[in-house]
Amino acid sequence: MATETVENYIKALYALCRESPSGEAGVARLAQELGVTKGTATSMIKRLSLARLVKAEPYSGIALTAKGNKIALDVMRRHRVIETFLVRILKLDWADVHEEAERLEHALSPRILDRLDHFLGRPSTDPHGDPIPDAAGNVSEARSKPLAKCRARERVCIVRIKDQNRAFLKFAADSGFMPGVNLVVQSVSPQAASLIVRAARRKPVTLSQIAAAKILVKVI
Amino acid sequence: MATETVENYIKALYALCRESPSGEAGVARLAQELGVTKGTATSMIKRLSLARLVKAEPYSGIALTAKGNKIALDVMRRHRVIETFLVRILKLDWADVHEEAERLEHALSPRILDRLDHFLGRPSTDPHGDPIPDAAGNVSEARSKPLAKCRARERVCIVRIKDQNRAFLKFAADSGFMPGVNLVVQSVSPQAASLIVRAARRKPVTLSQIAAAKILVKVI
DNA sequence: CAAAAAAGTTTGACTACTCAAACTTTAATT
DNA sequence: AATTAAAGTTTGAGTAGTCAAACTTTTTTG
Ligand SMILES: [Mn+2]
Ligand SMILES: [Mn+2]
Ligand SMILES: [Mn+2]
Ligand SMILES: [Mn+2]
Repeated sequence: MATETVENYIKALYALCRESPSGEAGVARLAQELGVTKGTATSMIKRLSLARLVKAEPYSGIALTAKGNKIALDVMRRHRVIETFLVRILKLDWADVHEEAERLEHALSPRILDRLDHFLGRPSTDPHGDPIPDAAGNVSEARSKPLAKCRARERVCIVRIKDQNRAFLKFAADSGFMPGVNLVVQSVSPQAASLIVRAARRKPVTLSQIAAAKILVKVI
Repeated sequence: MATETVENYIKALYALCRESPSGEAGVARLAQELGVTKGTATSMIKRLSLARLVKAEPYSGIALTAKGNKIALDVMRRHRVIETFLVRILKLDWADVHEEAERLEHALSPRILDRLDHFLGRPSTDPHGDPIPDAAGNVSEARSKPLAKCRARERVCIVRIKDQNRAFLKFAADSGFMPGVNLVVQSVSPQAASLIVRAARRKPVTLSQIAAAKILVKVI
């Protein structure tokens, strides 16, 4: 079994590889993500490489192996099932569950994970709309586009919030932006790099393109 | 926050102090309980002593300080609330939950613990009848006596099984011995150091005094 | 392209935890 | 009381994870 630290590194690497166009992660960002020094991250990469969880050459990019990928998906599955449980059953705040799940994800046995997943009715997404990989590691991401790419007068439905930051999630919830909520794009201002959207029975909200890029929607 | 290892040592020390007539624990038993060598246990005791969690003189007994006691009760609370959740909600096997809780108990934040406890209706005992300390650390142990001390023809109710061992719990459950179950002591044989008891709608079972000592009952 | 900045690596040191094996002290037996 | 067994301690070594700081390589930019 991978240690808690290793699981955190692997999960961070997975996310970094996803969001990088080259599909490879770098030591600096990895270290930043995990709150450690670059030297620490380098030595961990060396160990992960030795354990065949990542492929990495000195001074070049880092990529997960199939083995590493499997671990990443498994940790993400645990993380998201826990978040779902915390919100749906224990009624914890939507904005807080990420940090709580960050610790719990390492303590869940396969048996408990499956029971929990079954108890929740095999959910396909977590409370933020993030897809939950199934037990075999298959992820089915719903088709969607960033709210930032929408045109004026478009009517859309929020499917996912791509930011785990508590402050942003708090803001999103306060503004009524949660998965399943319908929005109307009132206007788009390319010059100001912002757009105005409105949820049902809500005041219009102005969002920067940066914020709007974190909100994934589907057209309705 | 105390580390996972420290929490396990403290919890083991609590149990050992309880069951020792002197109220003090020894290094040899502690090491055995945790599956480490005596040397490892000795060095940990030195560290716990430095952190004021135990009081210990070289070559003499070990006792928890008030601070150590508080940690022990807190870990036990987490452990038992989790066990209750696993049995009542996730329907895990009564005999398996102890080992599962052993890992989870270290990953539960105060917030989640309280939510879980609330969700379960503030249970006062876990599935094995072990009392659950409240948030302030108060434990209310129900009056009881070991089944081994019962006389022939006594009618009693099981309140607690004092053994976490999976094989024993499996045997107990198979024989119908669980908290809340009523028993009739059919006969007692001091020579054979055994007794025969019967639960409702069950065949009589012969128990050695050693096994019967692990089953706490109250007279009805 | 040369200088500066950023990214990545190495080294030496530290904490937490562990073991094996030698050793010392205390307790139990003969 | 002397011997032996059990309990407890010490030492030396090893793994996992971390930092600070010096260093090297790559990338960016004037
Ligand atoms: Mn984590
Ligand atoms: Mn999430
Ligand atoms: Mn434990
Ligand atoms: Mn229990």
